[in-house]
Amino acid sequence: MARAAGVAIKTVSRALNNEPNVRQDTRERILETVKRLNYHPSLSARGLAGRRSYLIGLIYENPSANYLVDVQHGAMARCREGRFQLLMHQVSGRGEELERDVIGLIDQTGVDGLIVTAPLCQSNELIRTLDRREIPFVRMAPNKMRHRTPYADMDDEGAAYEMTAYLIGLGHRRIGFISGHPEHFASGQRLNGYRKALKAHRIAYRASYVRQGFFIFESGLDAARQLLAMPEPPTAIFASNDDMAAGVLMAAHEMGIAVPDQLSVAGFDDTYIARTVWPRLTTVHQPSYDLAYTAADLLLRVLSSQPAPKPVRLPYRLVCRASTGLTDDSDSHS
Amino acid sequence: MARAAGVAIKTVSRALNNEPNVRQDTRERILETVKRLNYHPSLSARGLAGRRSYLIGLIYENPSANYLVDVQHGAMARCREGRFQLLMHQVSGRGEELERDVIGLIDQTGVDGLIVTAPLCQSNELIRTLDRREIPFVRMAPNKMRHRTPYADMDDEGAAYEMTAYLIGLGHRRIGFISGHPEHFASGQRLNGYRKALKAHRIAYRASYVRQGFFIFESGLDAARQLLAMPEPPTAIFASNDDMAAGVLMAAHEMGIAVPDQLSVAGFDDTYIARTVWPRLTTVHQPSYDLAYTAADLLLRVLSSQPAPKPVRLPYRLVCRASTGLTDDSDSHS
DNA sequence: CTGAAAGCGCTTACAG
DNA sequence: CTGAAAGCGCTTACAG
Repeated sequence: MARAAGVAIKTVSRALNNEPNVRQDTRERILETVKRLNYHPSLSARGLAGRRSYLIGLIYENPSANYLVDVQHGAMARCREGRFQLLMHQVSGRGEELERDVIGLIDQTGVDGLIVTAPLCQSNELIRTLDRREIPFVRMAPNKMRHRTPYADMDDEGAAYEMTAYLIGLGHRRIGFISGHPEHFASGQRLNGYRKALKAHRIAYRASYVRQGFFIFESGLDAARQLLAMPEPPTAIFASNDDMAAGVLMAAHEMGIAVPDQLSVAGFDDTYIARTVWPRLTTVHQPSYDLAYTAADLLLRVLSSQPAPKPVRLPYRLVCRASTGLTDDSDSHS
Repeated sequence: MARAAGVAIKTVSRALNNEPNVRQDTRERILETVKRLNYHPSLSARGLAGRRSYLIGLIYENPSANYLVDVQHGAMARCREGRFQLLMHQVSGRGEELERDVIGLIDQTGVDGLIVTAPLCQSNELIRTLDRREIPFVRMAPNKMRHRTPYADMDDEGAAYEMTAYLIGLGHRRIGFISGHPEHFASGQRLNGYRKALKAHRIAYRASYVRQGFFIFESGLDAARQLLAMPEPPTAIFASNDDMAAGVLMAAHEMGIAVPDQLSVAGFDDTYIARTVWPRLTTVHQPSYDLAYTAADLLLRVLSSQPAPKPVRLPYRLVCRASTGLTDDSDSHS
């Protein structure tokens, strides 16, 4: 290749990597030859010699499929623009096993950086391990952790506040809440939003109306069965994600409770499932694709050693569909 | 690393690559040291020296998220076992644009092989392009195309036959069918199964009971609305995948038609959505995870230049849930 | 602005 | 069964 263009191999390298110190006509001659010979530099050789792999890893644990695919495609889109490849990596285990898994990914593939999704980005041990390795990373999630690395997130508390206020506006006073997986920081944020909205509207918080969920369908189903079997059941249930809200709908159907006439149901995320259940879910639109795109963008900027990018907060929005409605419950205004 | 185990670097290489000519105790000592030091050979170095990238690409077009994630994790599992990394790659465009996209992936990343999912594996142009490049690949899908490369598939026709026969066994005689995307070979297979089952049970085929769908929710919803608005509507609808079956349920709910009392609904795939809609879907379990695992396994065997592996057909099974039931329709036995 | 040398961390091909 | 040497195709660090 270098011979064909009549230059040293090093000059080809410079031209392809957009480095300075190549005469314009030399550069053009090289790029033309590259095109003519359909030359593609070897990733392996570049990786070995340059200690760069042009690979970005996205590590995740066990998110719902619909959410995962949105995230995957968002990050993929940004990586392609930057001529990087995205390596999806599902981690297994916890604690030391998790760390070995991630270290293994880093050592084996030589990824240039990592996108760390929730709840992994809430693990102090993992973050410390990454720091020790000095591997660049960004976090994709709401964060309790102060850390120099940038992240992309949204205002979970504000969104939950708004959704709760929306239900209150429909006349609901007995509002059940199904929380998310306790290891996710967002779970606490969403619960906070719910509580603050109740307080702002002078509705007493009842612990029995709040049930622990785990972001999976079955946990929403179980929690809803319990809530709806209470002597004074809620007239609305706000689940911390759509999968659990679908579980709430299932429980209502099983028990012959009409939605939204007898029970309003709201979710969170606005994933595909929200549009495929009946009735369609009122939910909070979380910009998962854009959050992932943004996270990848932040990472690419870190890698190009531009000035450290700031965290980015993306807007959410309420999506009102058919699963929520006015309540005519006589007690609801007590 | 080699020093720590007291052997030559070459011996470590042999042990890790499961090559012969290593004494059992030497091998054990090495593997133990590897574990202790958390050693991971560099992909780049292995790739450069061995002219391999240890990267497998999985190309897909636009499958439903739940299906995609099953496939992704199945292929990922096998790749990890073989110390390969899986590169997910969503292709865009068709025709020449598609080919450029795939060639770009091959040249840029140097993937050692490709897993080609439906309907991409039905494109003659794409297959020819891959052949010209001499890149090893396997197909994951039912196949109309004769080709020397191996594939993993299931008996779509047989499965659709069984499901249709099951509905007939419940007393249904007016059975609607929503076909899949016409570019998928499986779509034709499933329709064939439906038609053959009708024939075997001496039920006349009615073209008006068969509607074109595209494997997406909305197409199932539209098709069902039309079917259910017919003067003599079907008492059962068999959709060619779960997403469309969920659309059928939505249509029934909208029209106040009780499932399964007034209408039985069956899907295909047994993805996550089948268990989250109400009532839960009767469907055909497609072993997506195992199909992908198997496809990756076939590819790895091709790459290790063992004798060319044969295609593998995996078993399906009917999963009977709450969306189907006996019909008491008076006309149904006519 | 361009090039010759060294070396990244493995595997291949060969020798013992 | 094990090892010493060569080299994969680039980039880094240096020299001109």
